[in-house]
Amino acid sequence: MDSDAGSSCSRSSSPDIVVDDSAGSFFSNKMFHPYLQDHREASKGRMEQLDAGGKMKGRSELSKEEMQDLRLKVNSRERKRMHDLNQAMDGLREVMPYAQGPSVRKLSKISTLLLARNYILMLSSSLEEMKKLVGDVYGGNAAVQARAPAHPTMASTAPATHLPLHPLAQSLHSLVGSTPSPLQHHSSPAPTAAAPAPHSPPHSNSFLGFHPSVQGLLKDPLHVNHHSFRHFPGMPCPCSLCQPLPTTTSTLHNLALNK
DNA sequence: TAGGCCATCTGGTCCT
DNA sequence: AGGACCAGATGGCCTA
Repeated sequence: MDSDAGSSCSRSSSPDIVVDDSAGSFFSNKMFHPYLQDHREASKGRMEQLDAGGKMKGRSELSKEEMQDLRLKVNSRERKRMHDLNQAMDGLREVMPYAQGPSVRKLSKISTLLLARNYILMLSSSLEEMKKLVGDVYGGNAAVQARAPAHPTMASTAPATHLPLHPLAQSLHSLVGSTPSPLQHHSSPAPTAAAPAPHSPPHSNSFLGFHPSVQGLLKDPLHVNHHSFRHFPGMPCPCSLCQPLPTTTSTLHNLALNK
């Protein structure tokens, strides 16, 4: 159920069974019966001790059946809570720039959270870059034209009647307009540097302030699943290995590095 | 087989 | 009092 159901992962430790709150559900009474028996024996002992102490008087007045029902209800609520949490985690996975499909292993929870964090940081820095560019375009065209040669894509191909495409805008176009091709993550030499994709701006990574962080290679849990990352043409990989490094300050980079 | 990841149970704590 | 939240314990599944 939860996050595992419907995914490619074949693990079955979490059976996809609708659990009602009744004490006699299949899930609680049959599937984990031996397990529950063991734990109930242990907890019964603890509860009886509490009864002897007189502190849990209210609960000690409950019969064993009522205690079991209460325990099952609590367990069911906790299960539902965790399922909701996993659903939210799946929702987060769905909006991440990460390969999704039956042949791709699902991101772990910790990886999902770290990737989401880095992705947000990346988007934030990209937004700032975009804001700067918009300010340049509408606030000082001459200055932009003077700086244009710094960006080959702008200098070479931009028609006079059209605003030059920001490299990030091109990246977004390529992201939206073409089917993302799953590229081997980190296993092949940086595609943007060695052989730029046709629709990706040259050196877009350096433009956006992205750089590969070798330091995080061994430590970062994200790269436990390094086979599964997908690079979008022209888009920097949002994983923590390729996390954003703002050109002006390294604080963002440090934030991304340190949890 | 060890390690990673996960689901579940459980008791404690806090909040309404 | 009941429910939500949390962390520890436990055991199953999967992969290198």
